[in-house]
Amino acid sequence: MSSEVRVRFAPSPTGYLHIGGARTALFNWLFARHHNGKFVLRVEDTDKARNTEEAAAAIYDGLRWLELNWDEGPHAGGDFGPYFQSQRNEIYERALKKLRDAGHIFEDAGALRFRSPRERVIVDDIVCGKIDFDLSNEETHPDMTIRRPDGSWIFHFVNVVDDIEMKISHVIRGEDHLSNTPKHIELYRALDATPPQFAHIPLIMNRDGSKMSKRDQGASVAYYIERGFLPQAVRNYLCLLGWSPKDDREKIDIDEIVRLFELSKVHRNPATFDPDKLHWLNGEYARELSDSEFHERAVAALRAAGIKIDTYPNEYVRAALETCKGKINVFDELPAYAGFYFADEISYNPEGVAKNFTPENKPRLQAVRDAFAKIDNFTAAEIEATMKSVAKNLGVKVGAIVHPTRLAVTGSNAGPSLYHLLEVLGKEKVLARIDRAFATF
RNA sequence: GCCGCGUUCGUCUAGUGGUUAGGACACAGCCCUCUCAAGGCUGGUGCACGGGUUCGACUCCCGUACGCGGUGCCA
Repeated sequence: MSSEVRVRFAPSPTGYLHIGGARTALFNWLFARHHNGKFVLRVEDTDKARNTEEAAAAIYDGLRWLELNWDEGPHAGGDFGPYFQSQRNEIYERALKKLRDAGHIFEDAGALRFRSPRERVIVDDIVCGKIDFDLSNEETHPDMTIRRPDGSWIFHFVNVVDDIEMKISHVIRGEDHLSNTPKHIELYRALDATPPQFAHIPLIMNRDGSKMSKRDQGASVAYYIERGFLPQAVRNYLCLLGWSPKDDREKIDIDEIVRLFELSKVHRNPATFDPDKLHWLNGEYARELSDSEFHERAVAALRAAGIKIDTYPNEYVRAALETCKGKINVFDELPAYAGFYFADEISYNPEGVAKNFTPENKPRLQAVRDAFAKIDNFTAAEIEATMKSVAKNLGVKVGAIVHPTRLAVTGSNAGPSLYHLLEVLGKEKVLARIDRAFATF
């Protein structure tokens, strides 16, 4: 039946996938999945046919990372290809001929223009509602160019032709296209085609209210991949920008979102991207990772940071990383958090030094060291019992010896559970590090 | 300039005529605790403004302001 839902994401291959584009793709994908329709990827490379594959790679990578798999398009095939505009010239020529034969085209300075019928056009948008555009004034709505003198095509034209040819039922795109839509509708009509349903989704803004642009940190999906965000978290967060499950849930399974998603519930107003909330949500997902999933990502993050974990025994690495699970939100925090496990030389946090490497603490740390030296079975349980008894003998709270010990061994004020971290490090290293710390105060 | 869209805590949002305007992130404090997280509790901040309509407006209508977008061969 012709009522099949077919949507498309039609990026320009610029060498990176914008986070707003990713969300547009996501909403298209959600809509397609919700309606058991098809999600098409089409590369709009009218201008730069040369390095298309290379420049499109970032788009593929981003979409795949977010698990927004396309049913038709590059590498997926389909009955409506080719899916690169640079390879669809004949189709555009045919459409142009049709317009020309019907008298819609005129030449101007070598370029071809489409003569507007000069009418009122009502855009019935699923998100924005019915909008009345008056295109009757040529001054304010000039006839659009569809082909440059050099023969290259203008976006508005090829975009419409492709959507017709590919039988796109719903055009879901950024709100920046809303004002262009009536012109597109004129083209559909001139081409004897029924316009698709339109849904213009709000743009994503920066904190300062400006449109997120290429230069802004975090504007590219690659940024999240590189920093070790979890795709399911980024995807979940993106869903929450302009759409809501309408209950108090923030963390929602993608299958549940597919089930609930409706375009008519998408907001009309732009949303500000909030890195803090994404950071939190990523932590929510990170905390529920299985041990092996956590381990895998942690290893990748440490390697990416140049930490030589491969020189350490597997069991050591595994035990070390287990003490970090649940403690970090994003994996790029891990090198700083767990680096002390994999370094011979550690540097001490200056604030911590001022606070903990005090004359008063020196004999306390010495007491800890002496007690540790006597432990045969250097396990977290033994270590904890030992530290508690040392504290008791010293007449101080256990915290008073915990802090200097942590600093001496890890260089930091914060980190994994001290008792467990000491066990992982092992008695030898622990004693050596404490001894070395004495040299600094 | 013209056209279009938008406006609930700092941010994301719930809310469609009568609510103590709810939740989340962030922030502050407290509890828990070997630190940090996590978790629990508490707190502050919000319906852009002005007119209507109505017994009654965050909610409907009209203006204003502000923001964003489009527009003359970028996608």
